[in-house]
Amino acid sequence: MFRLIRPLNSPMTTPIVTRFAPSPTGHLHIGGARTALFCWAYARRIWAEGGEGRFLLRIEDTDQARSSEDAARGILEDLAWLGIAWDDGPEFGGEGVACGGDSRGVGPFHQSQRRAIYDAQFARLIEAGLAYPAFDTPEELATRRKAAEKEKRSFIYRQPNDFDLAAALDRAKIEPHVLRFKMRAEPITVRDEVLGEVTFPYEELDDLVIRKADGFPTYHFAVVVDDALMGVTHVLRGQEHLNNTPRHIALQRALGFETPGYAHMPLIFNIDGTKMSKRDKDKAAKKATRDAGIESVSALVGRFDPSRGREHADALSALSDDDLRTWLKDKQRQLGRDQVGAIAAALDLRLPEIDVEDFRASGYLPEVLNNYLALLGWNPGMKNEDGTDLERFDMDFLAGHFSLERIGKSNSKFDRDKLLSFNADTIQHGMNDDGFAAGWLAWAGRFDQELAAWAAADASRWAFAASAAKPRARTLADARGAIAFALVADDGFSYDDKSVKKHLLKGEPRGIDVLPDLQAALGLVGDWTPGSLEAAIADFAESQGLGMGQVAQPLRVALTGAAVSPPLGLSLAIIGRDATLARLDRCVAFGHEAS
RNA sequence: GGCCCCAUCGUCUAGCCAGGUCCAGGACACCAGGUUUUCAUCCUGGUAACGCGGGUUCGAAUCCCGCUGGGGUCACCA
Repeated sequence: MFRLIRPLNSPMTTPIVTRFAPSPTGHLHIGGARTALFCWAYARRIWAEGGEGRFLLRIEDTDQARSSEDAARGILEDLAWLGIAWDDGPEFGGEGVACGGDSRGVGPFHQSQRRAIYDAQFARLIEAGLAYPAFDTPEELATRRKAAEKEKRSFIYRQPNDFDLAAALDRAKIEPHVLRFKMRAEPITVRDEVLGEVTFPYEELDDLVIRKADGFPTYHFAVVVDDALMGVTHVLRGQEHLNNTPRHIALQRALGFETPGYAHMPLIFNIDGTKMSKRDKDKAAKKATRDAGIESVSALVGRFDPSRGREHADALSALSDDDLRTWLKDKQRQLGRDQVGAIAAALDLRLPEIDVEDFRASGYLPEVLNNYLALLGWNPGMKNEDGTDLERFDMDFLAGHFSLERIGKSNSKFDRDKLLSFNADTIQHGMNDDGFAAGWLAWAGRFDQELAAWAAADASRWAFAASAAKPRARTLADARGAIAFALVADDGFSYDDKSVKKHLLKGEPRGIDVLPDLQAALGLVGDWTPGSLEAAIADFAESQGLGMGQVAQPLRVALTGAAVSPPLGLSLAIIGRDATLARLDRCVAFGHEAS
């Protein structure tokens, strides 16, 4: 246990520090979010035990070609939105939180700003004879790798026997080169909190590159130096890093650093077993476009509702028909994020969510995402009072109960159905109407401008819309569906055939014949609120000697075009008095034509 | 292919470390009923798993070995 290494109850001990270290090459991947969540939870858990735990965020931007400041900012936002706040790291304010800072003086937290630190460590290694320049070209190395593959063995780079360090150092002054670490001839055992002890033979550990030709450290070097200098005591990361760990340990030993505790977590895959990749979205869009038989940009643009989709059309404007055809043919080729989004909108396609931002746009709640993510690879192992397993919990619970020993060893598949079920349950049963109304509105402001505009046009109806949508919404995005009837013009919807036949033209009396009197009754309602309206409709049914169904269903058809809507009082309140009466007029006229 | 990791219902998992109370429990999904003016909820019930083969033991989902299967990794990416 870690506690043996660093007693928590001893005063003035250095804190337990976990870190999340994304490379800013895109949005925060859902798998990365889980890693961050576990790191956060572990640090928080330390407090519950009376120690000091800190969660540190570091930006690994040593890949000059692929890193961007925008991406870094986006990742910070995603983490903040999830409520995964970091103690040490880039300062950030937004999403209702403020986090980051450098109270321990271990920054900066962008690796690109730590060149001098790495250089000093490189010098130590060279001086100790543990690092040496290498001049092999990428082509040479590729050739040797291929040869190794042919002989069915691992390719291992070793310093040549006749290597002359002094000469190489001289040559390095004028020739491009990389710096390699001289691996000691011994096996290395990783003590992992999840997997136990894993030993790697020396024969599998080669002299890895620690400084690239551009002078930047490689990931392996930077991570070891930064973790040590930032006081990181526990490294929680994905299992894909297990094979890197012995190299990191070798580096730590050479540099005289302590080896932190390690916990390698199982990986997350799609339900079909494939990797959850950003490419999934592109793939889905490509397949849908092909299936729809679309071969031109104009065919796509033509599918947008003219009143909406302006932004999407703009996103596609940069795309030529040739581009589109090339993309369709070439499996490897990918379109931009906005373009893929536009195509999905045109084809009414739901793209698979991969990044945290995707889930946010789809209307998932951050606390639900955290809850579901925590269950992927970890389990509290506790029961509810009714004997069912405890699996619904919040961040406070995680902060109080998370433990490394309950992290599973096997990979898991991301089950969107279960996440959706959790999300729906939280919206429908875990939020009050006001909270939902506010959250939904904030979401719409960012992801559904049209809905936000509708809300702003008459603020008084938003509360009704929210209380109608909440019990029917599985996500904030599909909440719109429950009140979509109110978003269209009074003459902007058509009547569903089946509903018309069943509820307007059949029965005794026929629905269509009930509506005029009902309209008159509604016209007399002074207080246009759900309660009064509901009562007025019930009174009307009773006075006419009709069952509720004989009144309610024709009315629904008249107001929405079909027989499905939220409770009538709410529906009418959302639609409004004028529109309600107008829609009844239109329906009666339509009904007479149809009969 | 080399090296490394893993293996309970379709999926996430509890149970495994301290073998019997497990002909394996929960959740999601699915199926069948029921409540409800529609929809959505909600309630009840059901189908469904210890990968295979050897050991150890009175007894194995639980311990050991092999096989099979899945995954990771083999970059001047992180």
